[in-house]
Amino acid sequence: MSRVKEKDTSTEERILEAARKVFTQKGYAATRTRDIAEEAGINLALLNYYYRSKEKLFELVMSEKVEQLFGMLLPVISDAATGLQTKLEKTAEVYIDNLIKHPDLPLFVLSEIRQNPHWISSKIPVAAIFRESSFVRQVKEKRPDLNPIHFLLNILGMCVFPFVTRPVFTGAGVIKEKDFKKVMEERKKLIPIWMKTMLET
Amino acid sequence: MSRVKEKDTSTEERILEAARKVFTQKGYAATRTRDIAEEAGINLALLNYYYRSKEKLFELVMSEKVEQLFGMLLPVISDAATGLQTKLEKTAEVYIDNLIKHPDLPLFVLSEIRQNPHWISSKIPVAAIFRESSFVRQVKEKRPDLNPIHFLLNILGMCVFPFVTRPVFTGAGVIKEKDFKKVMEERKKLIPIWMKTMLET
DNA sequence: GTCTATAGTAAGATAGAC
DNA sequence: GTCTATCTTACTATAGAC
Repeated sequence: MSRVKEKDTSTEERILEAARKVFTQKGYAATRTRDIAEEAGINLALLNYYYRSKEKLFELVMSEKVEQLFGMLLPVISDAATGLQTKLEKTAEVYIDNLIKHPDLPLFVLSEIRQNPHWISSKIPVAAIFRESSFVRQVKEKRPDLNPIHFLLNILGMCVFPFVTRPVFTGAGVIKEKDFKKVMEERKKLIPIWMKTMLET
Repeated sequence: MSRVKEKDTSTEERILEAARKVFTQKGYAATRTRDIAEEAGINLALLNYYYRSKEKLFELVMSEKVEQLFGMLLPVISDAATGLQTKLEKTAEVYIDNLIKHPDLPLFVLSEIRQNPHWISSKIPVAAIFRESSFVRQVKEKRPDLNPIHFLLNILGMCVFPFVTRPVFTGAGVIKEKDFKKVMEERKKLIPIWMKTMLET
């Protein structure tokens, strides 16, 4: 089925793939449909032929990305079969591995949600899943004195924040682009250890 | 000098203040000069009369905000007169107090820098200041085995990340808007304690 | 300094040929 | 399905009256 030529993907898919790239890099407001068409190597009119409008195309991409970002976390913290320490290890591993491949993802999703909070409230019942997760139960057991949200903020902050600030720190020369991946690989091991000590302090 | 009327501020300043508000809320690409004019309660033409163009006005605001965000951190970590633990306490205090007042600041600056890294590279010599800071020296003393950048990422992640994700977590109902400030006040005390244990693990 | 009116342009979307 | 050409709108910026 797939030709040896360069394009074994359909035009429709090529446009969507281009949209993923341009939207996540520049955000909704700053991208022009012409950018996407060019990136996809097709004409502007085809974009509207397949996806009707810029907004409709964006909604497809945004839904995917929200799903992707929260889809990493929720199964891990909800898994009743694992202990707390395993959850912390898995969370660090999943986020760091995935964000090394998709470094623009968090800043993109966070920026767009800020301007349109409906994206989060309507999509996934994050609040309910979190509150009823075994993660919350397990944290409460260990630290009944503290709001469990602190530990969610801590692990996500330590894993995700470096990706959000990467353009800043590499741009400023605080971290070299080459070293960034190495630092994050180190963190994958360190964060669960640090989290453990925090839970005991 | 100041009239009892509502405007003891000049038109020029009112426009700038409106620009601060709109730009930081919506980002450069999504704000229209008409939004700023309306927010300032003046006519569109006056914006160009005082500030020449949208871009020039933006540059003023952006410079301020970059300065503001890094200006909180750099003096604290560079202060040769304080110990490491004091630096951690001060950092948490300064960031959390200031970001409670300006919650949009970090996401705004991070988003705009992503799309225009020149903003960071040209402004402040962050890398040099960081490398030569007494913070780095003190961390290296305690933990010669680890890259000091880890601890900068940790404290900033724990302090700043909650503000970056606030729209997500409040939008999703994970944290109630009312509780957010309380949680951050708790963190102001907890983060230095947690950081201390991390440095010893 | 401040306004109204408008010029100029850029961007999203569509018509219609092939 | 894919293209070129064009319509329409929305936005930045300016000209000119007061």
